[in-house]
Amino acid sequence: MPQNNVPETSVGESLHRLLHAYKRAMRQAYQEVNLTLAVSHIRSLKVINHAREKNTLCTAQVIAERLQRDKAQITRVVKDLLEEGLIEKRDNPEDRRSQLLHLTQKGVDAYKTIKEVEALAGSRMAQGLNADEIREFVKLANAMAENLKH
Amino acid sequence: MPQNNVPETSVGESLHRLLHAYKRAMRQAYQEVNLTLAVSHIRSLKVINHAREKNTLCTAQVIAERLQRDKAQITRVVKDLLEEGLIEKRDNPEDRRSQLLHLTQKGVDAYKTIKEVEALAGSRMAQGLNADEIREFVKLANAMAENLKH
DNA sequence: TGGCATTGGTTGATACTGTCAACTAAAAAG
DNA sequence: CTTTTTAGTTGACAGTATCAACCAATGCCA
Repeated sequence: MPQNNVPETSVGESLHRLLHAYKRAMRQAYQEVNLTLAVSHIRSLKVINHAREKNTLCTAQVIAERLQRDKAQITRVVKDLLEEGLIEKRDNPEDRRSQLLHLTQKGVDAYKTIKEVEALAGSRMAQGLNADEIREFVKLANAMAENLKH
Repeated sequence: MPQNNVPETSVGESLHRLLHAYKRAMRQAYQEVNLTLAVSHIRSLKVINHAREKNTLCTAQVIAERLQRDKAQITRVVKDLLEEGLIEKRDNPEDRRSQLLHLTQKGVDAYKTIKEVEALAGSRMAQGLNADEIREFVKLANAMAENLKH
């Protein structure tokens, strides 16, 4: 089934370079609009917003799971976002160990800015690629990530 | 598991998750064969070996360029590799500011191990994907990285 | 030829990222 | 009730990335 008569060495290489370029492009794009948040903070903000739009509850746990990150890391990110006034914690009526995370108005505004910046960077990254190719890429990337989760 | 029929996993999202999974898988794979080098050290070693095979010269500059990393970072990686006895510096007859980097025998051996581990991890990552898909993925990843290089 | 900008590389500072282990408190299981 | 899980926090530490200052060799060119 897994046929690896493939010169796969380049998969890792390409991957590394792409993500590095992507991170840097993003960081720069954020800087251009004076958005000083680190990448992981932005990604967490996005998860919280996603929950808001889908009307689901968002805890630190949810973020950790979705981003597949250590929960210690999430704790710290959440702490920063709180201090920045971008989110707030509310008691979780269903579980007194955890708190629900909500965007503040400031957080919502920040999110809007983020989306604009991303749309820009995203379209730049996808220059010369058509929608099918993008879809294919996402599909393959997801499949590989899934394979590696073992 | 909650079927991730994610309406729109963005390219950025997939990318982040994939690279994270990849890094972790690699780190673990290296550990399994008691290869204690960090990822960037391994990648640098690969560049030096590549030069050896192509019979081209390899300086710190070359590595920095190929990996698209800050030269300060490369300096440190090279220092570590020297201390580990995996590479050696030789005077560059063409430019007395720089030195040429060569693998030692120990470095060559390490490289062989690396290749084995990568082949394993690579085939695991590519499970269920065929050669065309891999090729397509690499093509798209390279195209995107190129777009972002501005 | 002598001055000046450039380049290869080093160093220090600083921040972000990722992981692990120990721990508290609440919840769930039995 | 105990026991075991789970949510979240904290401390420690290694790895990664970036920036700025710097030195010495090089290249340019007036």
